[in-house]
Amino acid sequence: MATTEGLRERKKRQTRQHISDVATGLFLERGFDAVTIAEIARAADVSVNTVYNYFPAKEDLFLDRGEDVIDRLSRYVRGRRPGESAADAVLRELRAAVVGQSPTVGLFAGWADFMRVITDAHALRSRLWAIQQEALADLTTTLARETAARDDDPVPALVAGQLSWIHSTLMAWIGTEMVRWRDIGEVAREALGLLDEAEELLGDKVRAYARRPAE
Amino acid sequence: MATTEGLRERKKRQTRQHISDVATGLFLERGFDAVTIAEIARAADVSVNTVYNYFPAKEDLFLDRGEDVIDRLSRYVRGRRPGESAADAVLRELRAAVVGQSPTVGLFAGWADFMRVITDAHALRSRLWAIQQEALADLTTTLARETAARDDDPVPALVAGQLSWIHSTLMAWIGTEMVRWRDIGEVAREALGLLDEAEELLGDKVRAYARRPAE
DNA sequence: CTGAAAACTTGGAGTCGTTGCAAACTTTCA
DNA sequence: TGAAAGTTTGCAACGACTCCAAGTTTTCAG
Repeated sequence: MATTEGLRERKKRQTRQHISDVATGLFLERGFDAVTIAEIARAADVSVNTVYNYFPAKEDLFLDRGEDVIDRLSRYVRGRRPGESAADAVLRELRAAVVGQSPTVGLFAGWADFMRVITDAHALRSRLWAIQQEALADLTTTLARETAARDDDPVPALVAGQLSWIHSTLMAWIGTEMVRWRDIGEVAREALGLLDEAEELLGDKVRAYARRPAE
Repeated sequence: MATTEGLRERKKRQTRQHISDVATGLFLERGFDAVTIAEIARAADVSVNTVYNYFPAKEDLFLDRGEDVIDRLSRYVRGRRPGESAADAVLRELRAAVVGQSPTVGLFAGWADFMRVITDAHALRSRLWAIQQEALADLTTTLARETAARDDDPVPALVAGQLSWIHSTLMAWIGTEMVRWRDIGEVAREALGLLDEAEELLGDKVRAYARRPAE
C-alpha cells in the first residue's frame, strides 16, 4: 500500500521537506530572527504563499516533529511493565534513551547548534513551552484513564506535573551542557546522575502511582 | 522625599497608567487580538509611538506587574521562619493567600474575565510562561544562595522546579475553577485541599530542603 | 484520450505589530 | 530667560501573516 501513492502526494511531501530543509539550514547559519520568510521562499524556489501553505507559522519551519515529543511520556506510561509504576516506566525509558545517546533527548553532536537557535529566538522558546504544555495535558488524561480516576480527582494532573517536570528538566539540563560542546559520553553519564537525584526527590506516592499489577 | 516629584515624573506615571487602563478595558471588552494598538492609542488620546514608549510590546499592556510574581517564591523562601524549610514557607504563604482570598493567587471576582482574555490569546499565554520561567530561575539562584550550594549542584534547580510547580499548579487550578464562575469561598476551600494533595506528593528531601535552624 | 473537477501555486494588495528617525513640543534648571 | 534634556508625534519602513483572484498541475470519470 505504500506504493500506492499518487504523484501529487509525493510532490507535496518533497516540497514540504525541501522547504523545511532550506529553512533549517538558513536558521542554523544565521539565527531564527535574521532569516525572513521571503528569503526562505526565494532560497527554496517557491512563493511565500507556498511556504505558508505548508507551515502555519515561521516557528513550524524549525520545530516540526513536535507531535512526537507531545505523547512520548504518555507512550512510556502506557507501555509500563507489570510491577512498574508510571514513574518507574518514565525513568527507565529516559535512562535507556540517555544510555543509548538517543537524539530524542538531545544527545547528538548537532544538538548544540539547534539549542542555540532556539534559545536565541523568543518565538521558538514559547513554541517549545506550548509543546510542553500539550505534553502535560496529554499525560494527565493518560494517567487519569490508566488509573480510572474520577473527573474531579486532581492527582493525575499533579503526578503528570511531576513526571513532565523530570522530562523537561532533563532536556533542559542536557541542552545547556551540550551548548558548552562537552563530550557526549560525559554529558550522558552526568545526565544519569541527574536522573538519580530527581528520582530521589520524588515522593513515595508519586513513585508508586499507577503501578501495574505484577503478572 | 515623596513630595519631591517633578511635574515630569508625575505626568509620566499618569500617562502610563492611563494607557494601561484604557488598554485593559478594551481587552476585557473585546479580547486581546481584536484590539489593535492603533485603537488603544486613539482611545487613550496619544500616538502609537507613545504607547510603545511605555510598553515594549502589546502583551505588556495587559500583563504589567509581572515582576511581582517573578520573585514572590524567592521572597517566601527568604522569609522562612526558624525551623521551616523552603517548602514549608512556600506552602504556608500560599495557604495564607488562599485563606485570605488574596488577588495574588487569583481569588477575586474579576479574575475569571482576566483568565479568559489570557487563555484566548496565544501571545499572552506565552508571556505568562516566560514569567514563570523567570520565577523559576530566580528561585533557583535564591535556593542556591540560601543553601550555599556548589555551582554544579543540580539540587537547587530541582527543588526550585518542585516549588514552582506547586505555585503554578495552584494558580492554574484556581484559574480554571474561577472561569466557571464558582463561589470564591468554595474555590478557596478546595484549593486548600489541592495544596494538601500536592504537599503529600512531595518527597521528604524536598520537604526538608533549606531548613532554617530552629532558634 | 480528453476535458472538466480538484488541488496546488502564485502575485498582489492589505492588516498589524514593531522599529527608527527627525521635527516639534514641554519641562527643567542654571 | 534661554539652552539642555526629556517627551510626543508623524512618517516611512520592515516583516509576519491573511485574503483573494488568477493561473497551473494532477486526477479521474466517461
